[in-house]
Amino acid sequence: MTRIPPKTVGRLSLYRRLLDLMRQDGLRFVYSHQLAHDAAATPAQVRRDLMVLGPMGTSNKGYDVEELIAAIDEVLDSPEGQRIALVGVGNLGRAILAFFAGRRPRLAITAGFDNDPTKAARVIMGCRIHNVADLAAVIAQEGITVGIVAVPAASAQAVADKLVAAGVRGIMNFAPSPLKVPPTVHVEDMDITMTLEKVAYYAKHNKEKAVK
Amino acid sequence: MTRIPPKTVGRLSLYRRLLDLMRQDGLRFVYSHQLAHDAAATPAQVRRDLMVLGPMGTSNKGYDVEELIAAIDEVLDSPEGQRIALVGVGNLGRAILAFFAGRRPRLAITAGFDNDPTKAARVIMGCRIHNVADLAAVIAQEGITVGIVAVPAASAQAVADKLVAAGVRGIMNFAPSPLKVPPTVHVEDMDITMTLEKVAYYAKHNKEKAVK
DNA sequence: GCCTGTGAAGCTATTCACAGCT
DNA sequence: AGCTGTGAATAGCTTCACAGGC
Repeated sequence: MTRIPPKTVGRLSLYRRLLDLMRQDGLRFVYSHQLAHDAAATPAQVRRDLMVLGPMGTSNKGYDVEELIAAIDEVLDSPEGQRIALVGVGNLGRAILAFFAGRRPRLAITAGFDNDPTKAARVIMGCRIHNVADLAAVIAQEGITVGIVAVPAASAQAVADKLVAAGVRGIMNFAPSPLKVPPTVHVEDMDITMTLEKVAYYAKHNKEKAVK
Repeated sequence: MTRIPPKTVGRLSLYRRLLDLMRQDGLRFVYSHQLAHDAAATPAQVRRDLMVLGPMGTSNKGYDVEELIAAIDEVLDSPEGQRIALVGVGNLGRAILAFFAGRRPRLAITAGFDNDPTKAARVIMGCRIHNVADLAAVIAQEGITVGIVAVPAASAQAVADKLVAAGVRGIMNFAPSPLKVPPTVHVEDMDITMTLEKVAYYAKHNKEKAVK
């Protein structure tokens, strides 16, 4: 497996979703410029991204939708699937659960954690909620490899440390404070405050130019 | 105003938050390596970012915390402040409202919109909820310049079009579909599904390396 | 003619390394 | 000695432009 650039990984995930919609519409073949249009990218960008899958397209006919999806699955999914733990079942945590309820079976949130005991042992959106005290045990038992941090900034680092100690290899972080983790663990930050201030800045200063 | 790179704008927002915590702890001066530590960046990165503020540091003493914050305010904030509209008051929308309730007064969500009439006219987290039909009127009246799209993918583009028509100059988009907007409008995507699949990919494939 | 795949060029972002200040 | 500010080097990403295929 050759090294895939992070931005490309993200866009492959996007392409797959768009392709899935196309397939539902009965579309068999697609051109790079069609995908580019839907993805708000350029055709060159799309072709460059798809290069990591090996040659997939046919001159003048474009890409076979079915085959493309399969090829992206091959790259992004792991055959046994991966399970995800969500820590922090507040407003945001519940929104995330609702978002993912019954999406990709290969990538499911199978355990939630909260330190509020009234939430523990409940089942929200088909996901069982546990007490954070049981975090390590549940993660080991379910073979969870990915964690979502949706707790206040003050406790985010402590939660991340627990997740890492429990063997998690990737973390999506919603807390507005960068996490310190060993280099073997991959972190993606979703800092809502930061992003909103960025939007506000460009809303104020933009004369031309846009979209990321 | 010289052009500031997007990544730098984001990090300035982060630095400001970290500096604010330091100030609360009574810290007067800070070195680039201390800020870098808290921001999970390198000292060189921090100094490079702070260059857009002009020379601020003192050799051997570092940066005056108070002055730095003021300089960042100067760049990021607009004196009259900016108001934000949130469209879609579902799980995610409410989480965002809770997140921002009473944060920066210079950047506040002052109006929410939903097409569910039972939600309209209510006040959630201090934010008045309107019917989407009144979107243009309310945005004009309150002088709103930034929109947050927190609706399902199917209606995201329609909502974005309405926001743009109403005069909004920046959009934070949570829907998992890229928005088509004119180049005068700045969009930042917060695609939770995409990010999570990215994390899952690197959780599986990472032997070394990490953090963004 | 119109498409894909891709080297090469162009751009943006990060890191290095060091001169200058205190 | 230890810091900032910054040219210069490097790395990463996107766009151009065209050879080759149907």
